[in-house]
Amino acid sequence: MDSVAIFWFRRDLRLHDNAGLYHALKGAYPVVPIFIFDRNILDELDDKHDRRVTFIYQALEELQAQLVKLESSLEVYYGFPLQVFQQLTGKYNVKAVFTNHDYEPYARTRDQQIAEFLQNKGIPFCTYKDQCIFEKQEILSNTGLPYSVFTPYSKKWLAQLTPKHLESYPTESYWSNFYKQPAQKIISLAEMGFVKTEQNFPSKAIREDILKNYAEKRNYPAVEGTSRLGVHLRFGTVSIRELGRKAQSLNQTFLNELIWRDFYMMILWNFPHVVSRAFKKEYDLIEWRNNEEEFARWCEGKTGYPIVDAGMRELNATGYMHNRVRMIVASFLTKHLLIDWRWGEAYFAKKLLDFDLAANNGGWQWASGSGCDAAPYFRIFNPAEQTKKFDPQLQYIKKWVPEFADFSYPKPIVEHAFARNRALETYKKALSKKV
DNA sequence: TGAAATGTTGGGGCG
DNA sequence: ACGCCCCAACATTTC
Repeated sequence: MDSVAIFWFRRDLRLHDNAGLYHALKGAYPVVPIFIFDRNILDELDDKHDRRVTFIYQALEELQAQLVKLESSLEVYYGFPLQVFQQLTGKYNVKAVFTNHDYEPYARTRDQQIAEFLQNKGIPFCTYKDQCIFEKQEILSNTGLPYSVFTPYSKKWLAQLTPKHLESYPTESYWSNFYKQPAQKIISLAEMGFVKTEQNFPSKAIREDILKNYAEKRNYPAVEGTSRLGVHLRFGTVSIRELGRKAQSLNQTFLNELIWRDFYMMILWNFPHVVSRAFKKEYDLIEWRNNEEEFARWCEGKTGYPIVDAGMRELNATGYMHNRVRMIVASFLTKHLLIDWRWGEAYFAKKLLDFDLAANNGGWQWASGSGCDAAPYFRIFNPAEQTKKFDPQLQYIKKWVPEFADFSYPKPIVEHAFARNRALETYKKALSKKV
């Protein structure tokens, strides 16, 4: 049996500037790169046309093409991680396993289990920060506690940032240390019960022209003003350090968005209860209406509010929704319809190509008012005002709701002023209760 | 990263 | 010339 180190790809699907991979390749043993299609995750996906599975699959094919040029190969497994590692320790004399940190609750449990399994065999499990710039408790307030308000967090973040934090890991200098073997066949999507989706994915090119004008253009859904890099940050096909360097030199507002990303990952790590409950517990007392028929209309984009419907239809058709519109539809669901933010969160989780638990949960709790540093509950978006400000020519609406112009367009699901007052009363009632 | 309600100001029409 | 009223525009407060 060959003595090797394993590098386990998860949300870091690239060979360049990869922290865990760098440390693996610098070690004493040839590195076998692996990926596991984790059935604990895949078995929960009910849409066999899930775009994300196709995205990952294509990223793996790219990795494989690069590795084959290096006379190495990716090994792709389909199954349960613990069983895969049992298999691997039988196939190789595994000297160490390297991987990058993942901060989601399921991933933490999984990695804990794998670490224990390896420890019993005397195999070190070495893990690294790779998907954010500051993680866990690297940014703490002066009282030594994690922040729960963004602005002071971001000040500390910027104060602590040095060029070193944004330096790339020069993995390419060590690529010759991959384990040499013939190209291994990758299991097909069909064998895993999935269907390849046809739609093209956003390019992973970092568009400097867009970043430069990000602050002025990011709020207009009809304008190409956002990076569209969310999915690449989610699966690690773009390096956060490389993007951080560009953001720093090109646009402070865009850099701020990267800080929000770190912020919500930090919140998820330190306050994992946010996954199932409100960050502020008094918000769990809100008496949601949770009308299923209204929820279905929101999902389908048939609320009779064109800006809301346009957003939901963009999401359903493409797996993407412009961020300004995400805020509008989230405010509408939680405030106008008084439907539990978790319902909306779950729907986004199912549909968004760039879905990230920390960011999605943070965004929904922000919109519903229940989150750390959230919008105050009385801040209720008026869909008509938002349209006037951010889609004044109705270009975005016309693109996604073409029937808007004619008489067939449905009446609003609920009248705005009535819904606003109802939301204010419902929230006030819950928040006045003693917790 | 809100919107509505309420308050204040000042220009202009008019007797 | 002056006071009064109207109301748009802006500012502040409230939800």
